Amino acid sequence: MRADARKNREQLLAVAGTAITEQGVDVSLRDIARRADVGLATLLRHFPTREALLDALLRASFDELTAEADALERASEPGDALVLWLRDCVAWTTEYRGVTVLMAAAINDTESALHASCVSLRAAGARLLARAQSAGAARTDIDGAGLFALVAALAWLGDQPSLAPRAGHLFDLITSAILTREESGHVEAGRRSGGRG
Amino acid sequence: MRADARKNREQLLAVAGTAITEQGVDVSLRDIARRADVGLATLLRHFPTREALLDALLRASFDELTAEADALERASEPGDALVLWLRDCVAWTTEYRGVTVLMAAAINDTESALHASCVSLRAAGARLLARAQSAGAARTDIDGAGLFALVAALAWLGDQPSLAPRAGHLFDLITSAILTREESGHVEAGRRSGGRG
DNA sequence: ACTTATATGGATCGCCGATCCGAATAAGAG
DNA sequence: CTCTTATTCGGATCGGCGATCCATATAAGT
Repeated sequence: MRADARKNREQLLAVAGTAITEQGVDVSLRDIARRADVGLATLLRHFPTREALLDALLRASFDELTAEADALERASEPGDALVLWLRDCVAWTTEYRGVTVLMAAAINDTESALHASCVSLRAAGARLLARAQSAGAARTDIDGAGLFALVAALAWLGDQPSLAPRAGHLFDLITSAILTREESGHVEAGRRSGGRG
Repeated sequence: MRADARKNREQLLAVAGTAITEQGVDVSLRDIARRADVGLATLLRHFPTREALLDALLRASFDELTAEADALERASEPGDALVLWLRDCVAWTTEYRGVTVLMAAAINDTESALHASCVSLRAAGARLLARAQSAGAARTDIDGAGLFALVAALAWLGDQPSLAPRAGHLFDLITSAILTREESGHVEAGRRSGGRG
C-alpha cells in the first residue's frame, strides 16, 4: 500500500474511533471524512461499508473478548467463567452505541464485513456455555445461538437510554436463569447477584 | 375539519398501515404520501412526525392490549394472566417491524407522540405484575419499568431476522424466571413452555 | 528526470425529512 | 347561485445522507 494511503487509513480509523465513541456507530461517514481531512470517496474506498470500517476498528476488541473467553475457560469455574464473560461482552458493547444492531444483522449475513467477528464471538460463548453445561452448571436447553441472542438483547437494553437503568438488574435475572439450580452441585457459583458495576 | 382534509387523513392512515406492514416502521414517508396520492407536505401536516403517524395508526391496538390486560386481571390466575399478556404484547410487536425501538425511545420522552400510549402499556403490565407478586406468583425484585424493558428486549429479538428463531424459546426462559417457583403454591401455572406460536 | 500505477476528492446522483408559499378549494354569507 | 374567506394542498426547495464517477495529483520505481 502506498504511504499516503496508509496514513489516510490510519487517520480515518483514529477519527472514526473518536467519532463513534462520541456519537455512536450511526455517525455520519461524511463527518468522519471531514474530521480526518479526507474526501468522502477516500473513506469509502478504504472502507466500502460502515461495517467494514467497524470491523477494522473493533477487531482488536473482538480478539480480546475471545481471548478472554479462552483464559476464563482455563482459569475459572464453568458457571463463573460463563457469567463473567457475558458480563464483559455486554459491558463492551456499551462503549459503541448501536453496534448491537449491526452485529445482530451481521451474524447471519455472510456478506457483512462483521460476519466473521460475530461468528467467532458466538463460538467463544458457545464453548463457555458447553463447558458449563457439561459441568451441570448451566441449563441445557440453550445453545450458542440462543446465548448470542440473549447477550444481544441485553446489550440492546443498555443501548436504549430509557431502558439502560434496568439493564444491570435484568442481566442478573437472566444469567441466574441460565445457571441451573437443579442439577448442579455448586449452586453458589451461580448466585452472583452482586452488582455488575 | 374540512372534508378533503379528513379524506386525505384517512387515506394516509390506510396506506401507512399497508406500507408499514410491508416494510416496517422505517418506511419512507415520501413513499406513503405517493401511494396515497398526496404531497409529502400534506402527510407531514397531518402527522408532524413519524411517531404521530404511528400513534394514530396504533392507538387502537394499544387500547386493545390494555383492555386485554384488564380482562385477564379479572378472569385468570395472576401468573397465567401476566404471562399470557406478555406473550400477546410481544406477538403484537412482530406485526410492526421496528416499532420496539420507537417505543423504547418514547417511554421516557414526554414530547413523543407515542409517549402516552407507551406509559399506558407499561402501567397495564405493572398492574398485572403487582397482582402476580401479591399472589406470590412472580418474583418481587422487578417493577413495571423492568417488565417493560424485558418485553421490549424480547420484542426486539423478534425484530432481528437472525435472532427471531430463538425469540420464542427465550420468551419461555425469561417468563419462567419471572414466575417464582419458591413462594408460590400453584407452580404448574408457570410451566407453560408450550408454544408461543 | 521521467513514467506509470495508485490514490485522491470535488462533483454529481438519488434518496431522505423539513419547510415555504402561491395555487386550489371547501364552506359559509349574502 | 355568487362571492368571500379561511383552510388545505402540493410543487419546489433546502440541507444531509451514502454511492459513484473521473480528472487531477502524487508516490514509487526506472
